[in-house]
Amino acid sequence: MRKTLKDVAREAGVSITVASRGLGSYGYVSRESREKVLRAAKKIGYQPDQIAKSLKTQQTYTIGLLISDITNIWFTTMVRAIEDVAEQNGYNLILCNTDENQEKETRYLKVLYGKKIDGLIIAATGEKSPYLKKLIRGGLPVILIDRKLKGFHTTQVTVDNEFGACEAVKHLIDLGHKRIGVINGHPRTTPGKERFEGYKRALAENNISLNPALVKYGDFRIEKARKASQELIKMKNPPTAIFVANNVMVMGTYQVLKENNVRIPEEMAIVGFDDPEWASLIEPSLTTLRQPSHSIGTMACQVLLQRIRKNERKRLQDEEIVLRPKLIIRKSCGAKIFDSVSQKAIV
Amino acid sequence: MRKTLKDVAREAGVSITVASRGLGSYGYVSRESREKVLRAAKKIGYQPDQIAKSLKTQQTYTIGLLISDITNIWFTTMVRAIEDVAEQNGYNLILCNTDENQEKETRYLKVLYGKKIDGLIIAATGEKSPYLKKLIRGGLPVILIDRKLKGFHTTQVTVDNEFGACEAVKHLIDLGHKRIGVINGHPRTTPGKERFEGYKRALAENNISLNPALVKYGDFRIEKARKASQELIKMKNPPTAIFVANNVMVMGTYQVLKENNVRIPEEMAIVGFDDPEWASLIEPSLTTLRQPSHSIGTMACQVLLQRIRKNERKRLQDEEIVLRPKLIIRKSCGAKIFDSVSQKAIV
DNA sequence: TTGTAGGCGTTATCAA
DNA sequence: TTGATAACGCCTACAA
Repeated sequence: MRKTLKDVAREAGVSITVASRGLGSYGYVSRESREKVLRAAKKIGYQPDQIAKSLKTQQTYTIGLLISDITNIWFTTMVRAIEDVAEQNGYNLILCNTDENQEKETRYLKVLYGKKIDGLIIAATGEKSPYLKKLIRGGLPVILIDRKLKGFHTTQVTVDNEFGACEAVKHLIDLGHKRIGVINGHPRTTPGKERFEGYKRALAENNISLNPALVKYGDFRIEKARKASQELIKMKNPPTAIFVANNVMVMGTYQVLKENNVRIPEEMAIVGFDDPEWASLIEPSLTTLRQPSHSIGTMACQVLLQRIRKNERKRLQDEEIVLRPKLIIRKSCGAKIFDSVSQKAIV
Repeated sequence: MRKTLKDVAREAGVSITVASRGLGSYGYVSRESREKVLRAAKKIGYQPDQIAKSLKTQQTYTIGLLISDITNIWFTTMVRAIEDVAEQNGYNLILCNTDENQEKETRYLKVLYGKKIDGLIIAATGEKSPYLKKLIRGGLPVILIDRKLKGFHTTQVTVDNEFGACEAVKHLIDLGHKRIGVINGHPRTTPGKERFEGYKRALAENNISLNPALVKYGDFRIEKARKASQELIKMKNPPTAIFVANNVMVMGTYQVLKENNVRIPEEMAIVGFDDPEWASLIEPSLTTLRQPSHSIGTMACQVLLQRIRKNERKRLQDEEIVLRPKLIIRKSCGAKIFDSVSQKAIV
């Protein structure tokens, strides 16, 4: 049977009030009473009922976490960082996969509202999320990660996607490529949109005109990326290089190219996005943009906790934290790699 | 301001009781009242307070999920499956990383008990977990995944690790290897223990004596695996093959071998455990044991929900669901791979 | 069919 | 310094 405060009080021979005070940190209790209470609580193995506590205090010490796919190492690394910060501060995480599905997202938001989460970290699926907006307006501390949202007055922790994509494509152009394809994520999301902008900008700055036939959408998932890759290599005049906009799609593209005996980078150069541990292990090793996923998670959670704590209902201005991804040059683009000491080309 | 039942009742012009009944499924309400209530609720945007509801009903529709590392694709795939089943049934997941740390595990268990989770799915860190035992005795539905626990009378969904490890090592022996190293996980966990048993059995059945110098522990993490790999290749008489007991450690081993220009499989054959998407993309592609991680997650959650629902306090007998991993032969062991049609060796 | 009222386990006010 | 007692928002037995 579950022990309650009443049991502790009886065991300690004091009133419920004193028992509550003895265990908590508020109000007056004599040292003597406190010790009695503590001893009694330990003796009977009392664990406070947080549900009851939450009903009274309106705090749950729970943070909602909405991401699109827990199977993607990019999200996973952030989740890990978030969890670490949350745990250190006595908060727990309710994890939800939105699957890039807006309805699912809304359904989850309602559930989380019902569960009275203290704060929310979300990689939002789209721009229109009236319910999310309502939550923010209602005063729920919300941090947007990975995806930006226009007109939502809250903190956003993201990566400079346009910069990253532009770096990626410029790298290809520097290596002599002119027909450059792109397998992008969902265009509804800002990473999708911004990475496409970066791609366009790199082309424009180098006077290469945009060829719509070379632009594919992969939804950030493997199946669509496979399909897109197949389409690209089957073109009568295929690209000589592809910018693939996240780690999951890189796997799909590599699979398809290998299955079709298209040599990387000789016949097709590849730049990716994200830098998981296996990126240097695949053949050829992947040239890619490394995103500071761990930092994003850490910062997002820290800012969230800060906001939960001060809980000033002051109207928040937009606050944007934007981190830069970094180009990691390996072999999938055929760039010469120089030994840092001898300056001789290793590859 | 948050709306309550009282607001709905006022809006609909009925009592709180009727409002509650109209929204829920209990008791009598006239069709007319129900409609009024429903309309009123929608109009004012009422979302029930699950905390209050939980206090009364003692149900939270929340499942605790304890795993050691959310960054490991093996766990992640299970989590994904669990989340899918949970979501379909109206349950949410509280995610906790134990980091293979028993104290952290116990701390989390206490928190989850306080939060009154309806059930728990856990990849336990060790054999002794008095608190977990207490929870099970107290009637909390618990499913053990990945790791078995002796003397805990509940359902366990695991993989036949000994079988898998034995398959892996036998494959190496079949290819002529005699000095076979192993980089194992934490020996406190059953996967660690059982995979080692499988390793030993394969050697024994082939009259190869166990050489303790070839047995390393990598804790299922990358750093320790790197260290173990370094030690193995630096031996005066190094092994010709290594069985690496999970996907994360495979990455560490590959890194070290590549850094030291040890050719796989010519100078060192590798068999792994787990079959992530990148396993076929790394160079050389990985021969490994594929575990049905998605099925484990699905089954674990289904069984848990079933148990939550019937909630018979009947003493549970141990129930073990054991799935078999499957050897996927690729190139990291140097096995000849035959074309399924021509029967000619491809490699 | 509807409404009143008590209680779930806490916290916190206020009087003793 | 302590202890009744009234919330928190919901469910539900019981009376009307």
